[in-house]
Amino acid sequence: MSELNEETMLHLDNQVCFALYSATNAMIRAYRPMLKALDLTYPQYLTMLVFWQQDAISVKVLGEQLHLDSGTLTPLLKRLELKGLIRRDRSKEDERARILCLTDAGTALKEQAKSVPLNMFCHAGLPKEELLMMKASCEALLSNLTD
Amino acid sequence: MSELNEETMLHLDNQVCFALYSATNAMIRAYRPMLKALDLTYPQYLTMLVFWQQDAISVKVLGEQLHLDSGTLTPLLKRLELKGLIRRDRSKEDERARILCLTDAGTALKEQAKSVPLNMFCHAGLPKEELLMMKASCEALLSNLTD
DNA sequence: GTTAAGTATATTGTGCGCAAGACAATTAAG
DNA sequence: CTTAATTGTCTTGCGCACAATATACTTAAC
Repeated sequence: MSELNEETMLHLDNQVCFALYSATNAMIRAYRPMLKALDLTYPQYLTMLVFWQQDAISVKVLGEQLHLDSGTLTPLLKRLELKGLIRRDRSKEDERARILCLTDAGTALKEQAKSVPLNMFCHAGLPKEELLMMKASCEALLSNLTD
Repeated sequence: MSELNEETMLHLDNQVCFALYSATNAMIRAYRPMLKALDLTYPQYLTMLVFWQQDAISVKVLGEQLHLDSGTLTPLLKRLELKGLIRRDRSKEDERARILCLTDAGTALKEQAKSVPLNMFCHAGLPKEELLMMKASCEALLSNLTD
């Protein structure tokens, strides 16, 4: 990439995006066995993280936090409901809006999830400073791509 | 993350993995309109990058390059075949193996694809040095997670 | 009150991403 | 040659991710 040659840039090994894509796939693969103990997929785990942080929110607010739309979230939320982790009530003020909130089982699951982040940090095997830089770059990229 | 507190680490805003995941989703979203002109999805585009680089390979070799398995690749390759971009022949030496190779249309598509990487680089809006560091970190992470 | 515009959620259809398992071809062992 | 183990591909089933569309509700304008 030191030269912006079109031929060279088409090479897989020179593509940042491919590295990002492959690392993300590998990361989700690495979470799988850990989250299997909680009977959660990675997007379901992210959703639970939001609820543990702020309960009783709408699909819209949840989607803003996760950068996902309702087409993705609605079936995911139905599965979480089926597992007995959340309820999907209707808002009294606005009958269109769902109010998503944790059940006791959903709240209780947080205890079991507490060990996951540190466990993942160990698997990653990168120095904390490098991870923090990576996080900052990803957030900058996300911001640039979404405006 | 300066403290390895379990409560703090469960917070979405402190998770490198979520940043990685969101950035990758946004990146694939950003490719979509660009690749629509080529009638390719992002994983299909990656597959074509491999073929433009080394033609006449098996599903196994392709999977090693892309870090994807045959359950993902077989239907994707059928769609590329249906579009007339590749052929899926059988090997003479080993009847189990497919030999995937570009058609003339597949080869020709490379010209149209040449502008994509630079276009994406502009959208990303990050300095080259930062992207190179990000790429290196992603590759290190992938390597650590796959051994 | 009717109409029009905007908003929140749900539905449908396509294409990954992967686990699990099936199957046929190849190779190794006896 | 026969059996057993391995290998390469395919199939099935599930769960995202998202575009496009539908539906129902709310608000504002008249």
